[in-house]
Amino acid sequence: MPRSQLTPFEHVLLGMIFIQPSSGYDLKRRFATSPMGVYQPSSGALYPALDRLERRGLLRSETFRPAAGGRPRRVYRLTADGRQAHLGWVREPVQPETVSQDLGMHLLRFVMMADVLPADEVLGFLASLRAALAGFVAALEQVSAGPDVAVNPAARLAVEHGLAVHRASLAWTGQAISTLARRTAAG
Amino acid sequence: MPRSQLTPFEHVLLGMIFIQPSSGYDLKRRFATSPMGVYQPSSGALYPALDRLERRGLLRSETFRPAAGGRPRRVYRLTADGRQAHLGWVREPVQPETVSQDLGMHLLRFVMMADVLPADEVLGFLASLRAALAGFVAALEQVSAGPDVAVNPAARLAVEHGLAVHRASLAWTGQAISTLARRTAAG
DNA sequence: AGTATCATGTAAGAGGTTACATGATTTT
DNA sequence: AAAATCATGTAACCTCTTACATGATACT
Repeated sequence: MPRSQLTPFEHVLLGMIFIQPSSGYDLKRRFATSPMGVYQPSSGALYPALDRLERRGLLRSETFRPAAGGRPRRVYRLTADGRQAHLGWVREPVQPETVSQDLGMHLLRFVMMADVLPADEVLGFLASLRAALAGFVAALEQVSAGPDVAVNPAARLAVEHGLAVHRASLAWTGQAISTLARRTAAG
Repeated sequence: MPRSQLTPFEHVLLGMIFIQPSSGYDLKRRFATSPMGVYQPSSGALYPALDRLERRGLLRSETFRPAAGGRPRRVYRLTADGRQAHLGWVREPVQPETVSQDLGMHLLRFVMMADVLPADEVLGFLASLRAALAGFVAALEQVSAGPDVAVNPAARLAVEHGLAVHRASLAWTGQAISTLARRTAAG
């Protein structure tokens, strides 16, 4: 019996294949050429993950034999259950307690969301992300004003780094919301 | 034969024990109470890691039996090799190609550096971090101006998020440098 | 002739998580 | 009397990385 939750990596694969049916090699190339390729999955991570998703019934694969020799390509696409799982994932609410840790994943979800959800749901997501980030910044300000950090100047500076980057994220949510709202009103 | 490199987690443990000799439980508590406890190592990660570091000869442990019952505590401290390994770690140069991925680890190194390196080395580290971040921001600006991102508005916004947070990090390095330089001149 | 690219996959080993085991002391 | 805290550790399971295997075609 497989574990009940998908790993973040599996969710990302599902999202990429949702947007466009792909072979393992296609996915590798798309990871490699994505802006500032942050994560380069190895074959030993990628192919077994696709296997697990197929055994779970979220993906279905079809093998294409090339006309002139070479290895056949196995192209994956989502099943109905797979589409449901992906929709459930992009719709997961932002947990305020873990915004900071999950921020990268939230950004990925945001990028994929645009292809599968209506604009008002995307705006709702951004609003909840903004609220969670505002809470996190407020909590960090408490830490920064508290006594724990007063002694060690390097620790104080590190907390200020956290404040600076999360304030930037928070400001970005505001910009993103008005950009999308304008675009929605216009389109 | 153990692998040649320590894991980031092992380096962090080494640094924490360098600053203060500790038992596994002490370390757990310090992770738990650190500002906005980001990472909570499990027993199954912590105790085997301490074991590995001891077998490698970087830590030495001593067992203290409490006066009134209870389980004995095993307190670790660094060996001479351990101190050397820790110094080597905090002195590792910033790789410009991976600044973005390693940023969290660089911040941790910065916090621990203050206890073991003279101020001018810490300032040198911050200067190289600043240079690497400036390069990363410039590269992201290229991506942002390029054609890849023009089509998908969500992808464009995600790139702008990356720009915003890395510009904040970059600005922080400047502040940190002047704060520490002033403190050094004064003290 | 040799190397790079296309394309999928497996084997070994490492390290992490969850859950459990143990047992005394302190708190409720 | 029950539960939480102190304190260390192990077992099962999972996923990842590294490295290798395979074999055809295209390039230099």
